[in-house]
Amino acid sequence: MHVASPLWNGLTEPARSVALEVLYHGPLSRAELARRLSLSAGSLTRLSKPLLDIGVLSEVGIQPENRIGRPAVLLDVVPTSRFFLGIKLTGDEAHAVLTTLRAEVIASERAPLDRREPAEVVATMSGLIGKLGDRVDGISALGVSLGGSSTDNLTVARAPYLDWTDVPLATMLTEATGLPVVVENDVIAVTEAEHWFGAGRQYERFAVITVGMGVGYGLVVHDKLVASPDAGIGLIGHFPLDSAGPLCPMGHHGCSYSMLSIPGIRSSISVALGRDVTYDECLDLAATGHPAARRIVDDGGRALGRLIALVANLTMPNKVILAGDGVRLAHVGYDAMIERLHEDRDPRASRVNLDIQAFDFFEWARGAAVIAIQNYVLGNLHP
Amino acid sequence: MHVASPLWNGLTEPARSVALEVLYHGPLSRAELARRLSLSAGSLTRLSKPLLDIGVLSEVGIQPENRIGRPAVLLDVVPTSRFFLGIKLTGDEAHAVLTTLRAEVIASERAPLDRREPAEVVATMSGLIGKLGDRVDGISALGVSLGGSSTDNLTVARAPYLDWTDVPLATMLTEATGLPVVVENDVIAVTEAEHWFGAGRQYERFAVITVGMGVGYGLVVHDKLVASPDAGIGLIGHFPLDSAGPLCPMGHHGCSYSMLSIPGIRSSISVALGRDVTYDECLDLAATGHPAARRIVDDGGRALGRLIALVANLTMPNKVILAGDGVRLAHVGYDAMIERLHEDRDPRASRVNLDIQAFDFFEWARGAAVIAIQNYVLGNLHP
DNA sequence: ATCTATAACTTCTGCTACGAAACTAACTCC
DNA sequence: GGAGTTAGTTTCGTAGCAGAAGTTATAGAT
Repeated sequence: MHVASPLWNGLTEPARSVALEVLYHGPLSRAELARRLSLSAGSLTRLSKPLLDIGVLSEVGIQPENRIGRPAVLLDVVPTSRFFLGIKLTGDEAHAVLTTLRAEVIASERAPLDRREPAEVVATMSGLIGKLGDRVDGISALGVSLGGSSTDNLTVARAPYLDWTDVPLATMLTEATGLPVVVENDVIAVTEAEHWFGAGRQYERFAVITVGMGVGYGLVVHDKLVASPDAGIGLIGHFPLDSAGPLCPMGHHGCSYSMLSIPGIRSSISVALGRDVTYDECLDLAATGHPAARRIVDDGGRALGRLIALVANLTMPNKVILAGDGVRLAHVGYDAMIERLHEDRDPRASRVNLDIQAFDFFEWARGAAVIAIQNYVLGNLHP
Repeated sequence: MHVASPLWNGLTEPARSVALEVLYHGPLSRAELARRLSLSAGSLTRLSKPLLDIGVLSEVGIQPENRIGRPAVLLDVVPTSRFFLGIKLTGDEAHAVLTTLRAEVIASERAPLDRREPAEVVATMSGLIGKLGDRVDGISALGVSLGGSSTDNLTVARAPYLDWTDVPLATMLTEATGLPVVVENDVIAVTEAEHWFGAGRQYERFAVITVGMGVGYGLVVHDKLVASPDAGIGLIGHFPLDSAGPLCPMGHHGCSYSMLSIPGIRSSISVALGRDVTYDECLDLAATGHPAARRIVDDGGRALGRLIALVANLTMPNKVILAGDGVRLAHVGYDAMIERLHEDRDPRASRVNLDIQAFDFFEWARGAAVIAIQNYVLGNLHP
């Protein structure tokens, strides 16, 4: 495993802010950067020069909308100047991606976790890291995400799916691979991916609701993630949404877990049908009009609509992003979801700008890579 | 009416940030300020000198916790160096306060609004402004708050209680009095008062729920108010809280208005008793054990508990502040409120830090004064 | 009492990074 | 081809910063 030499490390604060603005908001001309950062044109010449010299930025052509005057030369980060790895751990698999500085996925791999002992998981991850890392010249950082929480981005405080408590995962992985490593909650990682490189890019306030094995929630306000000790524990995992809904394993009636999660939907429909069905079967049945499945998926859609309305009413987001491997519920139960969303929303309030993401399982891993990218470019890594 | 000459206007950005930090966080020594603002000790000597000279700051004594070394001299703003007025308009009254730069109330007045025509209301307000303004040397700015919304802090876009649409209130008042005027939604004003000078001072994230003629909601995240076009229209005014609750005038069952507001509680109890009762009577009856009143107030308490839990779950605040002239509901219905709050909250989540404010009606007006103070010290006023 | 350690605060100096202004460059429109 | 317009460069003066050295004021040890 080749560890890349740092490139963004010697940057002064203003130089870093120029590089970040470009990373963040795509190709920009010097003149535009000067306006955005409230700097003079002269300062921008000065600041961009060394960034071009060391290869962080490059000139990528001319502004297409050719108005009058000298054409603007666009600057962009060189996405392939740095490479990052992201790994998402579930209870039984590790999903890994190799990405550029812009979080574009170059390659992906997955491996089963036969045993959950930290040392064994680290060994499996090292294998993935080796395989993906050998494809490029050097890796700048590794991000790991999982269902659970980490207070310092190094230690896994709690990971229920792996039965881990206080595992120094980052240290173990750094020892095994030599890479700088950051650990983060998976929903936060997906939220940051949307924030920096996804549907949340142009919004200074948005919410992410993930539907999958559980229900997760991430919030960005004033262009910054709302970080709270409670953020990692899934505060809305058992949110009351329908007092007539089915019982969840923790004893709530109609909570978000029982109404929306993959296990919740599967268990409701399996009970109704008297046999075990997969999640996709559930939604296929509902889509083709099977009465019980239709009813359960519509109830789920309504519960999701209410959840979205609650989030929209209380956090006033510019956008609400639905993501996660169970997001198909929002498609099949769309009409019911939208109906309830409108019912629970003040008619004078602005329309909820809803974005249902097509979700590939490696998106979770890409989120982990984004955490690595963020820590790298913000200068938080000191390997 | 004497208009005070500007004092904070010629300040450079770093000097302003020093003055703001002191206004914000009470008396501070130069050394402490240097640490907080990431400046050198030398810079702080330089920056504080002119602020002391022009009378914005003054030395107010020695740090009480005397450790070893030279004692620190505390700097504080001179609260009486500037005076501000705040006026809250309801549908039938104007409440006005005179405050210092620290938003301490010096005097208050109120006047009935016999007619709602903007010109007449402005005349009534001018009378209050004259009475209060003559008590001190000069007024720096006037803030006006009301139930309704203003997009530019000058024009009242909509004020249902006054039947106003697009009234250029600030301009009219400036013409009448010569003062710089800012207009703001009343709940936002109260939230900013808590943010700068109240229970929210030390928290970078908190929520305010006001209970009164309606139910209002303000949110501060990352030490900044969450401002949205939707913020002024009372998004949670008709929030679904209890599907078995009474009907509100807009046709919702058990929404926050019907369950929590003063008119909602009064109407429920009046119907149950077959006679018209005041709000205080309602709560007295409940407190002394009248069965119907007790039941209705407990239902209100439970609805409030659910609302607090929803806010806490979705915005993860460090503190939730209850305020407003109907806040007594939280006292009389306290047990029911807390019970439901815990039910709707994940057991692993941190305890909700709840603050029930003693609410005097002039608090609404003080909020308006705080909006004036903010605009003044942030340099947004150019009279 | 006197000395030492510590910390707040002041004064001075040199440097950095900024904006302003004058300039060059590249293009459009007439 | 000139006028107008905008992008980007170069140069220069300077505001405001940190850092160092010095001063002041205290507690605690000797």
